[in-house]
Amino acid sequence: DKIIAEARSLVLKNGFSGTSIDQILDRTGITKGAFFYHFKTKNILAKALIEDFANEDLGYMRKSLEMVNEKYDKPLDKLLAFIQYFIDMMSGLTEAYPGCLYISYTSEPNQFDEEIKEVVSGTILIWRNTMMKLLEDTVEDLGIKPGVDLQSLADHLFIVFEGSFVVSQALEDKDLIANQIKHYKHYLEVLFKKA
Amino acid sequence: DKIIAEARSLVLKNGFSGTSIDQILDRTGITKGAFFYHFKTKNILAKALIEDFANEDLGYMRKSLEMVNEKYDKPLDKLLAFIQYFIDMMSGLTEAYPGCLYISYTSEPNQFDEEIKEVVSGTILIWRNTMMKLLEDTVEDLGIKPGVDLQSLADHLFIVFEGSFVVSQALEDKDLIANQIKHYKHYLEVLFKKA
Amino acid sequence: DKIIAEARSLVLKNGFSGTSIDQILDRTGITKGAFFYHFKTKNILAKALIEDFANEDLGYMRKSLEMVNEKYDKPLDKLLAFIQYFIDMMSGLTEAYPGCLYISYTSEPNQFDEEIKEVVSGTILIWRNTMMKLLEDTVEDLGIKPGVDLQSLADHLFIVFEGSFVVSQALEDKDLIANQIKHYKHYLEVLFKKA
Amino acid sequence: DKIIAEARSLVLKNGFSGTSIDQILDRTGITKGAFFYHFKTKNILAKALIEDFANEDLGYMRKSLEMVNEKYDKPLDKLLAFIQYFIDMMSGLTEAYPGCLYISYTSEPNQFDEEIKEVVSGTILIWRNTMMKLLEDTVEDLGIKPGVDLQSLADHLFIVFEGSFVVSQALEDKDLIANQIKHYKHYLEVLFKKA
DNA sequence: ACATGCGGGACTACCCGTTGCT
DNA sequence: AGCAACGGGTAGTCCCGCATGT
Repeated sequence: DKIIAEARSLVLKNGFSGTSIDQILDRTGITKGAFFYHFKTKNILAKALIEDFANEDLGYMRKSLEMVNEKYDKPLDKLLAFIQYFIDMMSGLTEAYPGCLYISYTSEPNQFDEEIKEVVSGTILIWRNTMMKLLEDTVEDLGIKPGVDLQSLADHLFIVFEGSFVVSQALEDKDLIANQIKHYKHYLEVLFKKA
Repeated sequence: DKIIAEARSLVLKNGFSGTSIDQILDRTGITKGAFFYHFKTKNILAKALIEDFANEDLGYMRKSLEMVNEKYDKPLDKLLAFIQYFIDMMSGLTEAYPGCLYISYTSEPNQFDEEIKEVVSGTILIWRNTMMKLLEDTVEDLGIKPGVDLQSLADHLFIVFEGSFVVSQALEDKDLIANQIKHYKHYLEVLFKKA
Repeated sequence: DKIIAEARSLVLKNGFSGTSIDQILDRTGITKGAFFYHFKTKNILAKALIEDFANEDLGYMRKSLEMVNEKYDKPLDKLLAFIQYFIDMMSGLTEAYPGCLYISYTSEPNQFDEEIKEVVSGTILIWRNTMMKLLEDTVEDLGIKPGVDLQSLADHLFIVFEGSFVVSQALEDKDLIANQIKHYKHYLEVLFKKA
Repeated sequence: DKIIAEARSLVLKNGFSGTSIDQILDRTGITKGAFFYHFKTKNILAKALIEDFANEDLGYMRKSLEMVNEKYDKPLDKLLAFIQYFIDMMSGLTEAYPGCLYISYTSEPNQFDEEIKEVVSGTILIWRNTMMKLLEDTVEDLGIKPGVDLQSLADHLFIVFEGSFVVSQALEDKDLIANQIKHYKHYLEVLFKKA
């Protein structure tokens, strides 16, 4: 949907409250009547936006998972390759990362209802669970304990993503994201290579 | 200033665009005339807000620095104690972390002029430089190279902060922040204890 | 037609301008396409509405006329029985009188074109002429002059109706209408019994 | 207030729902900001409008009362002169009666809250009580019973007013109102002169 | 004869950040 | 500092059109 694409780019630049429906109309060339036919309220658009964004986001995750499952056998290799996938993705950026809707939404939480917030938190939990599986498999396979809390270690990937998006935006430094994820990968390497 | 305090809490919940001057007036009980006497435009308030926030933020940084310089002699001890200071701070939260204005501002970048953005990026660079000094001193003192890029390692602290703020808000989990910073500390420990 | 019935009840409660086509669709369960198949514009619905209402209204009038012509011979008896018919009708109300479209339409005259207004004024004139006939027959039969203007006396019935509808609505008093018409009947009695 | 004057005339022609705030702005020449500074919502304007109208209406009533109390001693004279005052007022109209807000409001009752409706019903009750007093004084003074219900007889004046306003609007006949009130006066005369 | 999908665009009530007068 | 006003912007509704299908 063209509305969603344009709305996303506007929200990433102006925030959700800072994006008016008229701006979206200008960008897409459609009329108010058409817009409100598709989205009865601005908040219904908000939900569609975040669902679309989460879908795309989880799409990348699944693609990376499929790839590592095809190419690698050992859990540690899978884990590291899973991370490397995103390092490569973020290294290939030719322009600034467009931004992350999760940040846009959590930075004005009062504007959204529970249903929308659950899309965000639900997605984060999927990332957590995915990473947990990879980490647990690695721990089991290697027979070593990294000496740290596994769940927060699983969350750490998403945290590094989000933190990088924030700082990358603030410093207008598009290479920063990949570099930061590398640290997470390196952290995992040293944790699991101690053995 | 009471206006700034109330405005900050509103902006953290509703975003900057999502916060109207009228809301601030309601909260503070002052009149429009009085408000515009203090802040000629909403963007001047934005600047005052972020400067106040950065000041407070850097205040914590300096306080931690002073403390480690007093208490510790060895650079690695200083470095780790510096991080520990924030772990302790974030562990002591009795309620959800109120939020971070840097995130609010970077998530709607079009709303602010260069001057304001420079407050944010400037603060981040101060964090970077502070961490760089601590890391370089440690490297020099220990005579070992951690095998990673030092600047991005310096930035990593701030990234973990911001990422944690985002996810902590999204999951409504106030313990998450301290746990994530612990990983950063642990990362530094394993990097520098390899020797 | 179901559309007309639901539209009437909505207009009586919300006024014509205050009633949206969407409300009518909600009530009837039909779609926009179907609605505009029957009524090309909202004003064409307005006309159908008032014609239907006037028809029903004049139906009661004719029914009363037929009844009095069957049952009574003397003009005065006919006249008084004609009025009594409506007193009985309004006494039998189990709930508030639903309201009068003539009032709805005259209270926002700018919304309607001449054609529609003529339906209203035409109906009033039919009431006038009907009453005039009854009054003239009575005058002729009794051979007395009541000493008042006959045409305005004829109109008085309709005026009492409309005034009662207004006040009955405002005071939420459903018995008021019958009581007021009784006064009109009593007025006629004293006018014609002076002789 | 100019807003109120222009709004009244618009509401009388277009109905309340049919009157847009923009129309009022066009007429008064004031701006949107100014309008909403004075009336936070359209319904608050509605209340101000009806209160102003009721005030004016009751003003006429009081003026007539004062006059009759000054000029006349006998209750019946007072009663009849009180009515005559309005006959004279309505005879003097050089153009169509502008309309009655009570009718506008009762013809779209769903648009208004209880507070507003109570202004209308309260005013009607003041008319009732005023007329009741005049009628009771007359009955007591003359020592005769008119053989009809006094309260509905008291209400009859207001009913004739409202009915006349409706029909006068529908037939575009400005003389109709005075003529109809004359009938009410005549009715009282015959009721009380029987003695 | 009626329903559905998709729109058009002007309008509606109301809010916004701002300004000038006091 | 407060009161009144400004005027463009806000989300959302309105009546209505048109093409396609049954």
